[in-house]
Amino acid sequence: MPELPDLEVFSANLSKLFKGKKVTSVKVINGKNLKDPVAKLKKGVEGKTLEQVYRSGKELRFDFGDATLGLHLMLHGNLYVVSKSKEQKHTIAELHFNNDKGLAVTDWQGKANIRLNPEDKKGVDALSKELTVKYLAEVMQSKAIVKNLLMNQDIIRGIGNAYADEILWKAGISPLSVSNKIPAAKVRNLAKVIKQVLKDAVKHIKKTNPGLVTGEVRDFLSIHNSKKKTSPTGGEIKSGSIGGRKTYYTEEQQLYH
DNA sequence: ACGCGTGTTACTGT
DNA sequence: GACAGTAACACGCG
Repeated sequence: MPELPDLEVFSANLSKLFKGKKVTSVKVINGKNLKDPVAKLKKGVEGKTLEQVYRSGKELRFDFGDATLGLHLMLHGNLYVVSKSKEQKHTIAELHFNNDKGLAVTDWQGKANIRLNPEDKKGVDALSKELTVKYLAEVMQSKAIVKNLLMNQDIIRGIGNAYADEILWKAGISPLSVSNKIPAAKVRNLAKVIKQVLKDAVKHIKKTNPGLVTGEVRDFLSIHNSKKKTSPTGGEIKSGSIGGRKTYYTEEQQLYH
């Protein structure tokens, strides 16, 4: 549900809430999609002190020094800070800390997942230094529809459906463009726009929703927004479907094919 | 009331 | 076999 900018804000806020706190217990309610056995998760983090929370791609990482817990919320995962044991609906698991607070992960679809010591996939994080113009130019030597390419986590980690639309509009590239037909200058600019759009979104969400640890903030999006009829520069917003996902765009964006 | 929305995986097609 | 595209997962919200 949340995208990269939301997750970035969650991680900062979760750090504030739980940093330096010790895990008293891990409680798994629905373990069918866990990537590791419950016993392994418990052994990995119970009794350990949380050093920090950060984001990698669309995952949240809970760093316990000698062990790291990776949490992926998938489409519908939610986080709740809970006190005591009033269980949320569709709870996957709860982490209880020694400050009488807990963190509950819920997902009605049961898809949110937790794993111990996750490995980064081969894609580079969208906000990392590794996402350079050179890297982008290389991976764009592909016949893939550019929007699909941006959302491919094996190439760039962290861009989801909504922000792909925002980024492509700002870059002036039609989402239906074929990646390897986009001119070098546009690719160079796209690299810059990816970071700019995501960072601006983080800034905005921090400002409007300072303590956010769950849900998503999307009402400020310029293009991927069902309430908007026109772009900031006056282009009529149209919608279609790419890769089975709703895509918003305007004629201001150049189609390369 | 009912259609829409979000990411990944496993599958199909080229 | 490599690379691209797509249905399904199943419920809450407006």
